[in-house]
Amino acid sequence: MRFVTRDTDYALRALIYMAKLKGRTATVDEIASKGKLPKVFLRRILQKLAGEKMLSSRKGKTGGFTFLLKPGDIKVTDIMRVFQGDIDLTNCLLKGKACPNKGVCSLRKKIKSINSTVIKELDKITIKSLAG
Amino acid sequence: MRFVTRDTDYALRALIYMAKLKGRTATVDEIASKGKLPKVFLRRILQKLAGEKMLSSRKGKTGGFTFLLKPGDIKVTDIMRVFQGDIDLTNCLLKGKACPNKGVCSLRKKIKSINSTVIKELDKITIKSLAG
DNA sequence: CTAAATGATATCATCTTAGTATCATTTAGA
DNA sequence: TCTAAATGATACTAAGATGATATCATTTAG
Repeated sequence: MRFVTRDTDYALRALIYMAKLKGRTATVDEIASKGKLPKVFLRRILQKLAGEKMLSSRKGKTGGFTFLLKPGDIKVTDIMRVFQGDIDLTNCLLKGKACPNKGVCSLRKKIKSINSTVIKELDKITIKSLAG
Repeated sequence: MRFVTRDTDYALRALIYMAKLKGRTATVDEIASKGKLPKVFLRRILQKLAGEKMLSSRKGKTGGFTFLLKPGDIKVTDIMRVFQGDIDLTNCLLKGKACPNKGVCSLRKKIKSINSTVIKELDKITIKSLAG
């Protein structure tokens, strides 16, 4: 069970590192070597976050990445959604079709409520709180 | 995110069906056709459950599967563990090694507590309760 | 003896994941 | 103006997980 994928994990590590720089721009190279993350992979991750308007990026010499949103405004769930899609523990196999099995459906309802709880808890956690 | 895999899902559907038979033995063929589950696949699943001593199996004519444990004693988490292993939302990438990132570790702690909650909730659900 | 059932595997196709490689573009500064 | 250093954008690969099928062996009732 992969609740947090590698992308998300790397992204969080990178963002936590960056949050400690107080606005200073950092290059992929710096973040990768300091955080012991695979460079090329990390690069794609940061590019993605830039595309999502969470980070701003700058090309060329003196380029790099920095926050566009405030670390306190970026939730763990935001990052998970970027790299893993919606957080949904209830992946019913019969999407759309009527379920022939009320038992399974009642289980699904239960898991749905568990899912809400999980999201509510994760929503409380921001990059800032993890970096602090 | 696959919280419940197909094996688990099929197993639950099959067990729910069987729980309604009040002790009667059922063949793979019957369960598969009534539950609209892929036959050969389902067979392996039931064999697994027999290996886990949840079901008893009988070969030959008049053979089939029936419960060894009571449906009320089989929890959803038991089935998940058989097919998916331990329920663990916290899959830290640095198992064993010391984590260089206190932030991520604190997140991990949080997820660990969420995990306990999830398990506690799922532990309340048995095959019997789903079949009822 | 035989048909019907499970036991045990081997195999396969597809998808996801993790990661690499490469070329294009931008930028600062010598 | 040229170049090194940085991101942008993709294409690609390898490995593993997942979902499913196929096959042969064994058991059992009649």
